[in-house]
Amino acid sequence: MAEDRRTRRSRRALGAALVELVLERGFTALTVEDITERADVARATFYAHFRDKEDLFARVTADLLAELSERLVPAVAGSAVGFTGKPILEMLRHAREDRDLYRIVLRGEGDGKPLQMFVDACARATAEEFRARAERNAVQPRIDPELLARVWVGEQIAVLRWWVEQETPSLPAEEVVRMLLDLALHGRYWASGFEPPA
Amino acid sequence: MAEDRRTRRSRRALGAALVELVLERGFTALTVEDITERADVARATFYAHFRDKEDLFARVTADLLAELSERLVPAVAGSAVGFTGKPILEMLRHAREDRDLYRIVLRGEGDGKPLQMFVDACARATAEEFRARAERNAVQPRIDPELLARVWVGEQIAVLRWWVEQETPSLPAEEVVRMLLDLALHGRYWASGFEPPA
DNA sequence: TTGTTTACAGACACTCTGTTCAATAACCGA
DNA sequence: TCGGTTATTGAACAGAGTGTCTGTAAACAA
Repeated sequence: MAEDRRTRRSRRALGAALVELVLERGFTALTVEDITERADVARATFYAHFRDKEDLFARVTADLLAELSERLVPAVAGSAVGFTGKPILEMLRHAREDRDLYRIVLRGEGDGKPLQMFVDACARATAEEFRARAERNAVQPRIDPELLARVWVGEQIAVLRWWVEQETPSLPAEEVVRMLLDLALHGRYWASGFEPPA
Repeated sequence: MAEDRRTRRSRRALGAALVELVLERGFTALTVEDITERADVARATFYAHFRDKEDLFARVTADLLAELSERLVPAVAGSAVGFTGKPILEMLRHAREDRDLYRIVLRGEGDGKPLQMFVDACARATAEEFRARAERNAVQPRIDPELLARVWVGEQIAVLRWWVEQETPSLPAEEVVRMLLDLALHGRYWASGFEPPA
């Protein structure tokens, strides 16, 4: 007996209703009753499962991030050698499957805490990786690893957000990754088609 | 007669109280009474000036962004030739003077709308600039200008956020800008101290 | 089928909201 | 300094939403 079918039904309905409504009206504008009504569930039932609407939101996003983390493990493991595009590619694919939720999270909906924490965690991990890699290979980073890490993840999050917000995705995920790799490799002047200044 | 001294006092006090309290407890947790109490102003007075707390927040941030835009004009005007670091430098300086408010905005506090809109506006303008520049000089962008624009502003916002969130700024603004310019010029492999893969 | 668990509807006190009002105080210009 | 104007104040108000707690009905697992 893993879980009562009724509780699964209720929880799923509430989660789905939340996602729908946040996209329609934004998180703060929502009422618990709005959610239960959309989910076709009694208000009392809501409180049997969640403390309040931020609790529901937190669980929904936590589930998503847990799922993402899991899918990211193999991608990150193989990228210790350099800038493969594997992690970001995996994120784009994940986002394609759960576009609505990704939109919500990346908009910073619901006070934006889950997003911020995820970004900060990524940045810290990336900075640490940069430092370790430099140490291991006895090279001197030419700019602050902390700064470089922020640039790195800031770029990816920005691209991800832009990508999921498009109604008709202008570029397939694989194409985006290719461009990002080219960009990392050749730099911004190359990408824009210009020669760097003397 | 520009403005009654009393209204100025009240408005300023309420704005300052909001900023303090958002930093302490976060926007959503705040009550109008919390704000008026901290500002030492009657609750009725609050409603004489603002529709609700999001209205107050919107005005405070709008003022900040207006101020920023004004300071950005000369910096942007001179940067039509390439990637000078002037705009981001001006933002860092501005942020240094108004660190608290910058923190709040960059955290996406208050549903994050002002930040998102600012970012989107910057991205659109940047993409347009890329396109126009390529057209003017008859060069072919090697990656989607839209994507490049997102990378560009996403990076700057991320760095800005990281910078204002530090308690003891590890790097002076001018140093940060220098690093960003180097990064744009030489690419990420150079910055991390590695040679790019064959 | 049976005992257990969940969903349900309604009621409850509570907090916060946004508005109104008359009395008081501060302001500005003359 | 004065007098008219305008803002602030505290209090009261209805209304919306919250979170909790009932007893009853329904769905569940075994």
